[in-house]
Amino acid sequence: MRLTTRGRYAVTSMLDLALHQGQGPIPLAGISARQDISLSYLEQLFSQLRRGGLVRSVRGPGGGYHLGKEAQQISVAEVIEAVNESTDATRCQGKGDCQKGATCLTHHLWMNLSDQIHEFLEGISLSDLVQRQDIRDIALQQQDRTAASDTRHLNLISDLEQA
Amino acid sequence: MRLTTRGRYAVTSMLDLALHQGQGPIPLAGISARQDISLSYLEQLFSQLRRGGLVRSVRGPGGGYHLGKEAQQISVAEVIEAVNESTDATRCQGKGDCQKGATCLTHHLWMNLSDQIHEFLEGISLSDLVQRQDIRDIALQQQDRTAASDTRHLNLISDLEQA
DNA sequence: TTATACTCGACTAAAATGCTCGGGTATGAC
DNA sequence: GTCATACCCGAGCATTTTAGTCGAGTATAA
Repeated sequence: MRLTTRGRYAVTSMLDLALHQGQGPIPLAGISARQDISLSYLEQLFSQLRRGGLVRSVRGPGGGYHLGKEAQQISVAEVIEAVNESTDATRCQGKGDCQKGATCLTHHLWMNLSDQIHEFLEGISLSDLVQRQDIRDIALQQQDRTAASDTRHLNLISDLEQA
Repeated sequence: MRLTTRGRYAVTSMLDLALHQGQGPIPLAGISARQDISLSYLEQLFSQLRRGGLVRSVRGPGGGYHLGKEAQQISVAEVIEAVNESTDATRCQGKGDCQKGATCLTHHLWMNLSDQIHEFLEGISLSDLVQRQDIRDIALQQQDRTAASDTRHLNLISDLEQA
């Protein structure tokens, strides 16, 4: 099983997209600011998400990303797999040739665990997450925070203009 | 979540130990041969397992390792944790300070996943594994294989002695 | 024409992983 | 008492993975 920052960032970004749905295309710069993920890194992730059909892109000014399908249709498992991480806990990717071509003693155990994890993440869609209160709360705080820093930014600009 | 060769080896070794229980202390050299794990690496893992109370050691010739408690009392989760891997899927080790001190959007999701994985692995004891047919089958094959290579080894020795 | 924002590939520093190596020390058998 | 067996322990190290940067594009709305 491989679950690292990469997969977590992918899910977080997709969730951010789902939360801002209906506000036209969402630019990566916004996600980067709200979720505190490097823009270049996001670009990498989204290129994979796009190839996987999970997002659609709009180029040019005013552009950004949309979800590729309905939020209910996108599971957390899909998102993680799209960025090259897997919910597989075995060492042999389920092939069973873990010990010099033979099946290792604990192969089936890890297979069971993989299924367990996969089923869990498969069963959660982006729309499920959007509806959760804990997530709505955090999303609101993030909006406040980035709005405040936008204000500071504007103040800074006007300060500079006055000087 | 961190589940790598290290944790898998630890569980496999403990299971090997459980399968050979009652045959006196089991030397690491045997586990190394049957499970195809480097001896030095096993020594490292067992020093952690011993500190965790999961095994007891007997030094000197004829020595080896015993299980530290009943096979029913040892869960897979415990074994993995003893060798410094965790079933935690969050980035902040559950502290919730994932995003510059604040809680990140998906923190609760990863907490839920961690719980899920932990519960699953906690619920499986070594004796559960020993009773599984798939594992008994593989264990038998492993015995045949190492017995055969012992024979080859002995043949090789007698060949050498004759020369 | 210009600024915005996606696209793409190469590169890299740092960390983790899966080991090896070289020394120990305890102890049973001879 | 010496020898071989096995446990004990820390340092070191090559490889891989991770998380990211950088730079040079391309499409397009204003």
